[in-house]
Amino acid sequence: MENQGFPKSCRLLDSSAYEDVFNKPDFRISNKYILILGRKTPMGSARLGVIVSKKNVARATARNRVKRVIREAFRTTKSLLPSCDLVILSRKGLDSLDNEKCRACIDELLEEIKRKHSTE
RNA sequence: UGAGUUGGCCAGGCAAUCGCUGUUGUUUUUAAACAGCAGAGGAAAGUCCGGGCUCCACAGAGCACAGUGCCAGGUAACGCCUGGGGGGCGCGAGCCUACGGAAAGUGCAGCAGAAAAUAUACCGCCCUACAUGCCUUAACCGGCAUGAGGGUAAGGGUGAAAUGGUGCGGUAAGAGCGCACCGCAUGGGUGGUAACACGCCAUGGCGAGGUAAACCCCACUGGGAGCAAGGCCAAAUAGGGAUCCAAUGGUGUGGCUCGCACUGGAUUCGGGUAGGCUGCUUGAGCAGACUGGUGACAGACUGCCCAGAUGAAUGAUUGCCCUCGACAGAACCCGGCUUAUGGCCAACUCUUCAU
RNA sequence: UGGGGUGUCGCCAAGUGGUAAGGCAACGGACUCUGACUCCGUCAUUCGUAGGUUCGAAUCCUACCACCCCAG
Repeated sequence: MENQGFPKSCRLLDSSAYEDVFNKPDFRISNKYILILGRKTPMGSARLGVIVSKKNVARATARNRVKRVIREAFRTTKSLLPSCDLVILSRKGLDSLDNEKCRACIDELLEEIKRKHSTE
């Protein structure tokens, strides 16, 4: 169980990294509550950026909770993912789910990424 | 038992595994690894007040503007807190209270009502050796009605509000016109630091209505902007062309004037741009017991260091226990206020029943 | 995080202490064979919420709620 860490090298650190993903996404996957943009990178492990807007999740405690759940889901499945930059955006109503459902919701999408990658 | 008032306390705990941030130590490839320690709140919230800090002048003067407004104290300061006074609410414990000035001036009061701030008089009441008519009488006298002139403010009705209240005397009818009691005002006395209080004394028949969260007057307070402040480093604002205006001018973040500091300014052509570090946590700090004070609080002593992120850190899973865990997440920092919210404890009040 | 602003009928709105204008929409009626146009009428238990000041508050004061804008 190495590779379960979540150091800074596995995060998107400045706005230019986010810009790249937004401008030229190689794939996008979504369901009712979450949208994932992804861009393939040549080397290293996957990197994550999270955007949870005040408009979609109004209260600060709920925003923090959602972000933690997303990071946790990414951290535990990171080693199985291809090397790419991901930006996970929340949609309206995400805060109405409890932690378990929210986790399931994200895992579903990450599974899809894994499947797509393995078929290529 | 039920209902309520006030004050205080806590904010699930423990263990294991995997992760995040800071810091200390060790190792080395100077960026990581390992180990230890620390890691959101009572409201972190709303941004409603007050400060610290930073720049503008070292924050100055006058006007304007804004705020505060019973008294005394506390505090760095406050619109906060404590104690007290007046008024109001509640059976009570208690709670609420923008609570200075209306004889400095200006304004406002719809509808209703006679009249809305000037004192007057609609329905009334009363008087007249005034006029007319009628009744009565032999006639005068007398009575009634209407009008005229006058005296009244008792009663009626309107309104949120109508020029002290009740009683007795008095009168043509009435009226603080007089008296008693109550209320009010002024001056004094006593108590209290004071606000104010008084079953104290004297004087005044009572003249001055309401509204200042209307303008205003009085007293006190306030310069402006805000960490996206500001500072440092690298780079850059360079240099140049054209036009216009002007040295009692222009700029300096606030409304005006002064003062102070700096200094030509505006438009346009073309050219260039990149961020990082710091501020950033030791402070009106926290804990303990002591002293002074009714209390807010203050003083001295001992001990402690207790988040500092910056695409933004506290989570996930499992086990055990209990009452099965509400509101909610720091972004420069403090003191308050307000709002959201789960539970526990203590004191007190009312009520039901029992003794 | 800081600074500023706005809430009045379904929509746009006037009102700055004394019965809350107006337009669009909606509804009912008239005109028409039927529609459109036009004409007439109806529509605010209360001005975002809760307290207070006042005889009286959309308006003045205080607290809160919601929404919008600006600053990298």
